[in-house]
Amino acid sequence: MTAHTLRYYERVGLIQPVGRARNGHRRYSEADEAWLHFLHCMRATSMPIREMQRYAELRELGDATSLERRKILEDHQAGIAEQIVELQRAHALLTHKIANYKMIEERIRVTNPVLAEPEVDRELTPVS
Amino acid sequence: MTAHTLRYYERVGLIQPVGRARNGHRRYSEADEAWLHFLHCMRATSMPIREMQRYAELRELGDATSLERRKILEDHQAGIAEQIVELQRAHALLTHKIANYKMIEERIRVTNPVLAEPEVDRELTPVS
DNA sequence: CCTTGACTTCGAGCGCGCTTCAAGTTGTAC
DNA sequence: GTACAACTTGAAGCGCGCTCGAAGTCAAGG
Repeated sequence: MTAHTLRYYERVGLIQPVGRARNGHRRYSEADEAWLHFLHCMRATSMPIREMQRYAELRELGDATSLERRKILEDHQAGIAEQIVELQRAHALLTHKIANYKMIEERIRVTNPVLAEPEVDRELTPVS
Repeated sequence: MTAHTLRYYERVGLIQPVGRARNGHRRYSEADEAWLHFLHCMRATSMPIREMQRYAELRELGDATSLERRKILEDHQAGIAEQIVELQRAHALLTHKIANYKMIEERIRVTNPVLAEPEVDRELTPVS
């Protein structure tokens, strides 16, 4: 997380105006750091800034907003679960395609030199 | 995938100019669809357009580019693995925080009505 | 005939999330 | 004292990946 990003987050209200040293430089408390870590974690899993803003807002309002905040987190968690499934599917697909490429390379290596045969993998291999 | 997106992909060279009906409308072959499915899968796992362009280019050049294409896929697959780990970490963190919110809500429900106690979860709970 | 609607092209526009710029202040090292 | 680096501000800029608008063509239905 760059200094620029930190200032940006402060600007858009993701973090409350943070403490300053005597010279005006920002000083982040441990609480700030914990909160930033959380924000980072949510961003890294594609939570939109808007939603983090909404969450931060509610957080300022105290415990009474617990339910609403929980809903945000639960929704995001559900999204994460879906993302994981999608990534796993892609991972498997790639394993398959990579194996296919290894076969092609072997074929080329064998039917040496320079004379390659027509391509096999045109995204039509039964991977679906 | 919208029609707009399909045309965009064709424009930027992700797919070769596709067949047309007599009236000029695009007709996608099964091979086109398979390739588009692959592209979709890579986009859904955050492969940049640039990289897909590079891959598509190599694909046009035939089997000789197998090794290079394989490298692209392997790199992307490694990225996917990392993403999965990150998502799983976030998922766990959220499970923890959601449980915490449930406790807060219970506390509020019990110490009824309207009088809530100070907040517990200020991102300082030992989640790290 | 004429409207409706789905396509065509090209180019411009947009939302997101930073990122960089320009100009100014402050503190440290030589 | 003075150069330098590291911060400050507000505003503008940018890269990505679409997304939309305007104007035109064509096919079918009422």
